[in-house]
Amino acid sequence: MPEGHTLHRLAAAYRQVFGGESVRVSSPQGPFAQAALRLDGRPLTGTEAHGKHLFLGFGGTADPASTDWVHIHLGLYGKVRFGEGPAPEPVGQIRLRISTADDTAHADLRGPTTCALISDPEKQEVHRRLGPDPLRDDSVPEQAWQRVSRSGTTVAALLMDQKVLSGVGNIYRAEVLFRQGIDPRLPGRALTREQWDAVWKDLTLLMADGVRDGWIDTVRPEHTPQAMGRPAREDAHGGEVYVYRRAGLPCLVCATPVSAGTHAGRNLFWCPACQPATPIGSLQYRP
DNA sequence: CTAAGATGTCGAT
DNA sequence: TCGACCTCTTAGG
Repeated sequence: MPEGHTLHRLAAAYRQVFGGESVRVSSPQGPFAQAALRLDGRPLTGTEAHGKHLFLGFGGTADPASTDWVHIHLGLYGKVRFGEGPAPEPVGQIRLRISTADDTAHADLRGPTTCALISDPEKQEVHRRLGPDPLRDDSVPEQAWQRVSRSGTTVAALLMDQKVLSGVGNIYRAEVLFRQGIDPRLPGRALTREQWDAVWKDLTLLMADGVRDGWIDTVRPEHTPQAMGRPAREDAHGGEVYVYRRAGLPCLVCATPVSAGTHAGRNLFWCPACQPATPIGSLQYRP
């Protein structure tokens, strides 16, 4: 489930399990073997997430100012699995395996889009091209607003553009636009400042919940299965959602069938009744 | 059992 | 706009 909350959760997990310790690093069958050799035996001194990017920092070199970073992006399929005790014989492809020196814990990374050894300046470059992340304390949401408010691109596409803001994926996009009653096909410049501020604030809350819980849950208390007396969702995502992958099913709020379509190559879901197009402002009105 | 599709991104066209 | 990437889950036979 790699939207931003997953990576922040992983950063915390790597820190908790391996932080500060000298660790064993290997790449059992992958193209990362050479890099793993360079990191093996060194301490994991920092872990960090920005959007959907994860950084694992390794110190312990002669020059304390130079940290080597492993830059990880899970893409659509990537997974990290933590386990207790010694790591088992690899089954299938494992790109990166980290174990404690005493074999009490291990973590296996599989199927990432990116797993690369980078320098600190290279890491800074990655940060530079990512927009503010609702889960990071150092984010400046104004930077996202500057782009959104000047753009003719749909708000649906803008929310997924990691240069505009980072960490939002297809589920959070669909859900936050539903919760704020915004038609996903509106251009960014049609949003009011108040709408954007509400979207940003809602993302910070929803994504923080995602980090805490490990799944995406976006329905308000009054719309939970218990509150509505409806069956709980039965799929692997775990959480309850309003519109994501609910095409044709009745909206939980107004019972209108949820709309679905493909937008810029990704599935898009929305309620046509709860997310009406914003009334056209006087400046844009053409009689 | 097999097939299709998915939470993402890049590069070719 | 489309295929590639390459893992896992789910739907279907």
